[in-house]
This record gives sequence, structure tokens and C-alpha cells, in this order.
Amino acid sequence: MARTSSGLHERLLASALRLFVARGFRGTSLADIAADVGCSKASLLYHFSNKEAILTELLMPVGNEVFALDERLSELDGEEASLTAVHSFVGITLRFRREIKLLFDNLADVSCLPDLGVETIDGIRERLVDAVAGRSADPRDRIAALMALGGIFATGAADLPYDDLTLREALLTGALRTLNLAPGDPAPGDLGPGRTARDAEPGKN
Amino acid sequence: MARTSSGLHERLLASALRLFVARGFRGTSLADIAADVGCSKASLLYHFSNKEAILTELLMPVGNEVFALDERLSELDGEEASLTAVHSFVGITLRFRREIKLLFDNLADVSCLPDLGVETIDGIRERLVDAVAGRSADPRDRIAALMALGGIFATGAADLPYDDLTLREALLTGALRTLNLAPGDPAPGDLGPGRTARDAEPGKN
DNA sequence: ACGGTAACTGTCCGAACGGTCAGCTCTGAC
DNA sequence: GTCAGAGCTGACCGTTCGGACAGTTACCGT
Repeated sequence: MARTSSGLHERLLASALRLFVARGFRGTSLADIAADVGCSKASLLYHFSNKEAILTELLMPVGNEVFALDERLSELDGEEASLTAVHSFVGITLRFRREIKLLFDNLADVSCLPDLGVETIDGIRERLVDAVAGRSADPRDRIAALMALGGIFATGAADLPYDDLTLREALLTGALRTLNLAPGDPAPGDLGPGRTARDAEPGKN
Repeated sequence: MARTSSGLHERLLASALRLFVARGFRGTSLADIAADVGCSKASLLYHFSNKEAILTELLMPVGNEVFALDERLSELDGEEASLTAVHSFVGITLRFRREIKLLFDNLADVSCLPDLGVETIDGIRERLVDAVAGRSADPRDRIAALMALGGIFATGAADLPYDDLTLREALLTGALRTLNLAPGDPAPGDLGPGRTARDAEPGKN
């Protein structure tokens, strides 16, 4: 019985993620999660101070990566900012598919979170758009940037039956086209399977 | 006092839309809506059989347009299907910005609706993607299609400070680029302010 | 042997909320 | 005048759910 303790927290997180994705945050009660892992609701609340804390802990990993990206982007501009942002965002999206779906499907609830609140999300989004737009103030560039990010986001949230490689390539191609940064429209074989070397993103990312 | 009756229903709808968009569907109680228009909760439930009915009625107009589009698309294919789908979808998105935001932010809740349920939404989405992809089965085309739609959707949901014309042009340009259907990359002035004539969509749309 | 503490649970509670119902009021038809 | 019915409301109800709390058990250091 020595091992029962250390595992519960993670098992609770796993169950919560599964259920939140399937039924939505509000659509899942604490009792549901507890029942799913086979422990008491009180036990669940021993591990997490409240329901929101579960959601926060689930989304923290993604949040941190996005925060880090945001910081890294602050010292870039122009096409470099744009490309870095797109590549990294695609990477994050693919690495956290289920969390992205959770976020996508429950935007209204996540917005009310104390740690990942509206102002935080909106701020980050704004700066991401700014980077992807290559710091351009032209509405058309900013809209295109938002479309690219939205497209990646929405596509990442839809659990498609494609493998990560296909998805990564298609997402990159699509986003760059959206931004009219298609990497040599004539040379479509270049960014194929091999990833463009910058895909091993600069930082820890 | 003769006029109080006929207006309430619409005023309730307006308040509900406002509050749902601001605080989310679940985050808005029937009492909130009633208080906002200054009538009783019972009165609210006299006009709508239940809370879901409000959301349904709010989203019905968009739903109907999308259904109609879906039907119209069924007899098209190739680039024609793709272009029609994109143009119409952009039009619908712009015409129902607030409803789109409502939908975007509350996907989990909308999915549980009896009339606009998961299978309906997923089915429509699937067929829309199919059309936008020009009936291609190539994963890359389908992903690009999903990205284009997702980009339009997400961008429409973000209430941007741009006028409809700018938005329409940028959305179309972005989506067509995403799909690699850029309308004569050399001739960017063509689909500018004038709308491409097909924008006055065939049907009642 | 024993005190402390981490892990876990059964039970209870209060609040919020969706929804019901009996009834009130006003208006318009006959 | 009166009857019907539409519009509206206050009061009430049942349930659900998040959360609090007082334990209990098992382990561990001393």
C-alpha cells in the first residue's frame, strides 16, 4: 500500500483531463472525477484546493510554454518573430493536443480562472498576434496573423486521425500560406519531412 | 402599457445574448437575464420553455444559414465548392459576429443542445471541411481546409476593431491563401472593396 | 511505545439555480 | 357585463454541487 499515495494526484489529473475533455469542465462534477478514479470526493479535495485548481494545474504546462514563447518573442521582430512564433506555436499545439482541446472547448470557463484569466489570455494573444504579424500594424497583417493562430488552434483542438508529422507539416504550410510567407512557393518539397532546422526551437521549448 | 408584451421576448433575447457573450452560458443565470431586462424569472420562463431554449433560439439564425449553405454545397465540388464555401462562410461569420463569439466561447455547452447537438455540429463541420477541401481526400488538403475554417471562425469570434469591409477582404484573402487558392497573387486589387459578385450568394443567403 | 503527520474518507451543509404553480391583471370579443 | 385568454409575477421546491470538517488509518522517526 506504500504506493497508493504518490499516484493518486496524477491519476486524478488524468481522469479530470479525460472527463473535462469529454463532458466539459462544468459538465463534470467533482464526484464524477472521484468516482472515475475510485476515491472519495473528499480525497480529491485533499489533493486540490478546489475545482478550479484542477483545471489550472492541467493547463499550467501549456501556459508556461506559451509564457516562455511570449518572452522569447519579445526580442524578435519582422519575419523572424513571425516564423519563430508560428513554428513554436505549432509545436506547443501538437505537444498538448488534449489540453488544447480542453482550452478550445471551454474558453468561457478558462477565462474566469484566477491564474489564467481573461487579461492574461487576451494579453498573450495580443502579443502573439503582434509577433506573428511581424510587428506590422496593418489590419490585414494582423487579421492574417489571427487567422493563422486561430487555424492552428482550432485544428489542434479537433482530434484528427493524422499522425504528428503530417499534422505538423500541414499546419506549418497552412499557417505560412495564410501569412503569405510561403517558403518559396516554387519549392514545395523543401519543408517536407525534414523540418526546417529551426523547428528544434531555440530555447528549452 | 399596450406595448410591453410584444417587446419582451426580443428584449430578453438581446439581454441573454449580451450576458452569454460576456459571462458565458453557464456563467449566466436565468435570474441574471431577468434582472437585466427588469422582469421576473417566471416571466422569462413564460417566454422560453427552459434555459437551453434561449441559447437555441439565439443560435438558430446562424444554424439555419449554415444548414442552407451545407445543402447548397452538396451539389458542388472541386474549386467551385471550395470558393463558395469560403465566401459564404465568411459572409455568415461577419453577419453574426456576436453569435459566432457566443458559439466559439461556449462550444462545450452548445454541443449538449438537443437541436444543435454534437452529431449535428460535427456532421456539418465534416461536410464543410469536405467542401472547402474541394472534395480532396488528401490529409494536407483537409487540414488546410480545417485551418481556413478555424481561422475564419476564431477571427470572427474575436471582436476586432475593424470594419466589415476590411475584415471581409482580409478573411477572404487569408482563407484563400491558406487553401493555396490565392486569386491570382499578381492581381490583389480585384477582390477588394467591390466583393466578387458571387458574394451576393445564390440562395436567400 | 508513542507522538506526529500524511493520506484518505463519511457526513453534512449552504448556496445557487433551474424550473413549477397558483393566481393576478389587463385587454379585447361578444 | 362577463368571459377567455395572454402576459406576467411571487413564492416555493428539489436537486445538484462545491466545499468544510472531524475523524480514522497507516507509516515513520525517535
